Amino acid sequence: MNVTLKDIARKVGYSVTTVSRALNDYDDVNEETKQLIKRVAQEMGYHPHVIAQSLQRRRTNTVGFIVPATDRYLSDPYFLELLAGIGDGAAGYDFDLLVSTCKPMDPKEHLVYERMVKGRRVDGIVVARTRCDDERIAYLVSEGFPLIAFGRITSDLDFPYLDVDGEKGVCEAVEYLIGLGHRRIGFISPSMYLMFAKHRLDGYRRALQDNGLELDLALVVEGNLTQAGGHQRMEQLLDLEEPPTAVITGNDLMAFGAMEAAQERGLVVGRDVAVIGFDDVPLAAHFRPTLTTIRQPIYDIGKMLSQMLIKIIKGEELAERQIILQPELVIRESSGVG
Amino acid sequence: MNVTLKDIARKVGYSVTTVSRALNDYDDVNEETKQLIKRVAQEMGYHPHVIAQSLQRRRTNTVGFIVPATDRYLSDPYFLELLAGIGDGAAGYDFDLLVSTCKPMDPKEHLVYERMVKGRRVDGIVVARTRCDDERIAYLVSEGFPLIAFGRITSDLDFPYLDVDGEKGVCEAVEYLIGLGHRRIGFISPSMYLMFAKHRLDGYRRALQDNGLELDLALVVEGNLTQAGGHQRMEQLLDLEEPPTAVITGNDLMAFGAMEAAQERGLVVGRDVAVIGFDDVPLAAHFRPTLTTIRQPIYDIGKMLSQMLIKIIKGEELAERQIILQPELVIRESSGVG
DNA sequence: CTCGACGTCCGAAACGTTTTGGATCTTTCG
DNA sequence: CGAAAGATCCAAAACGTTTCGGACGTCGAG
Repeated sequence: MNVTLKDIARKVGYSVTTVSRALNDYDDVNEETKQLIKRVAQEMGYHPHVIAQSLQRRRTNTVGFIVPATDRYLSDPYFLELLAGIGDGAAGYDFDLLVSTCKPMDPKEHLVYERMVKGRRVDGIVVARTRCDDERIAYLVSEGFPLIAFGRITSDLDFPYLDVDGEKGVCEAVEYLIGLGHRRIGFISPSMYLMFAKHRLDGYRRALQDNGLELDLALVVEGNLTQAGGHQRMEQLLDLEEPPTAVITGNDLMAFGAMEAAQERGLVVGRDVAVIGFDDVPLAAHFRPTLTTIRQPIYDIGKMLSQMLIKIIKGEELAERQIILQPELVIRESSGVG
Repeated sequence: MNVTLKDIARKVGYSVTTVSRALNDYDDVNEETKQLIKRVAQEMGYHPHVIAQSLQRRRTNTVGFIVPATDRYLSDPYFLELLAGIGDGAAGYDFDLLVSTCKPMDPKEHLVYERMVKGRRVDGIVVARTRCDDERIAYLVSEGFPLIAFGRITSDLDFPYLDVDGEKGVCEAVEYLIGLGHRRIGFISPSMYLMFAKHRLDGYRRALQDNGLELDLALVVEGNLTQAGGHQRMEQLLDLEEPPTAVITGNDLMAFGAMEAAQERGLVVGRDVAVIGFDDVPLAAHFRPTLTTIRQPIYDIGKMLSQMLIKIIKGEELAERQIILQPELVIRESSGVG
């Protein structure tokens, strides 16, 4: 049904070997026969059987990405952009992208990774949203399997990663708020098992300390990265004896929820209370009020991730095995006027 | 380096055949040997080489999905949800998901499909966002390749699909607006080469006709499905001699843009002008004002799509080869109070 | 006792490629 | 003229699995 090398060989009267080598442009086949074979292959509608090639070459030309879907919804627009970046970056090298979804910390998460690795379904894996103590990375490193991580981890395992300097980003945001006169600044953190939560909290701490403000632990709460989580935690902060006049959240989605919670209490965001998010998802610029946020170029990060990974797969040396990008504070309405 | 059947065979002293059959639970192998082989396989950390299996079984257990990424951004949250649905639906059958991105109507789009089909990378393909005259579907049908489409097409080609009754949805929305007293209702349509644009426009037309309103072509404009497109087209509508008092858009993203455009002119959406979207993406409920929209359950649709596709791949009969789901009008603030 | 059935196992071929290690023939050059 | 060098080709093995067809021994029925 499908044209194979054997079919072409029979047709042109050469061996399978020669046909294969002709199509792969080896130079130990006569130029004329090469042209002939290529023409016939074209005419017969030949396309290489990618699976057979993979088996023989021990290379699938595919990278894997397991989306940590939190539940029914991949609520975070973040991941689609990351995915698009990874996919496009891979496509630039003629690599495909194999996607699975799995709830983070699900006991069968390990099986999903194992299937990709041991089944040799992919040549390398992109690990996103690193955890402080990340068994996924530990596993891949111990298997000697090519990986690239988006995010660091606490242990000093050596592996290639790309990360955004969340500490610096939050630090700048806090200092910006302090500059606006805020003294009680809340922080809605992502779950602390996530590495980037730690970095961002560090930035929060450092900024307070550098500016002689005391850390009030009541102002630091832990949300779940969803809009609903932001909403809930914001209410908790507003219920305090001395509520904060400004709040920084672990991602934009929680910022959206926090702004809603404030608005429901009749507060005007940007005047009565300032809110700053993290990510700069496309909607941040369009929410009412528009969201001041710490921008990280997610699509580009995705693209860089797959490019780095493919270099590793191909055995090329990486110019930089560990990259830290600087985020950028994007000032809009939700933080009030400067 | 990786454990193969041969390694196990050598270890237990049986043939590769027997090991294979034991692990696949054939009943022509002694129960005790079967247990022994399974245990040893487990101990040695055996995992089947998926690629080799695919080659032999002529089955990849993988479905393909090509995201029609419009440009740098997969701006539409829609696709991530669809993707998650497809991925989870497939995972339920132990199928993987291979994702590519390609700009719609890009000349090399065909190559992307061809690569998946002819390279036998996948067992079936999900085609989303059908076009009136869809060469992708024509191609897959002509190749006899398993496919499932999200959306119909104009020709009467027979292929399995799932679609949402956009005509009915828009029709109901228009009638709802008419019930609120609106007489000049604008329609920001997606590009007309998209099949769902046609259906939705049909619904718009039918509702007007059924209610004795005349169709004013100046009120129908064509946007590009992005926020910016909605913004631009809304301005165009508001610039008319007799601007509309209500506008329906082809998707939520355009509705967001349209609302912005109205707000920038000092109009209060929901009072001065009504806006209704289509999709009900997660953010529709959180935008200011919250968006009245025609809801289609995207995640569930994705899940159904891959489930139907996998049934087709397995050669099972589909209870229904063509399914039309009914959308639901979700009334929120942007359409004004009833 | 013989025959067929059954239970258990295995060799070899196959899936569609790529690669290794020559084979064969022609050309070139001392 | 002989040998080395070069050009062009190919058979066979390999990648890791599944499956086809049969082999071999044992056991129960006739």
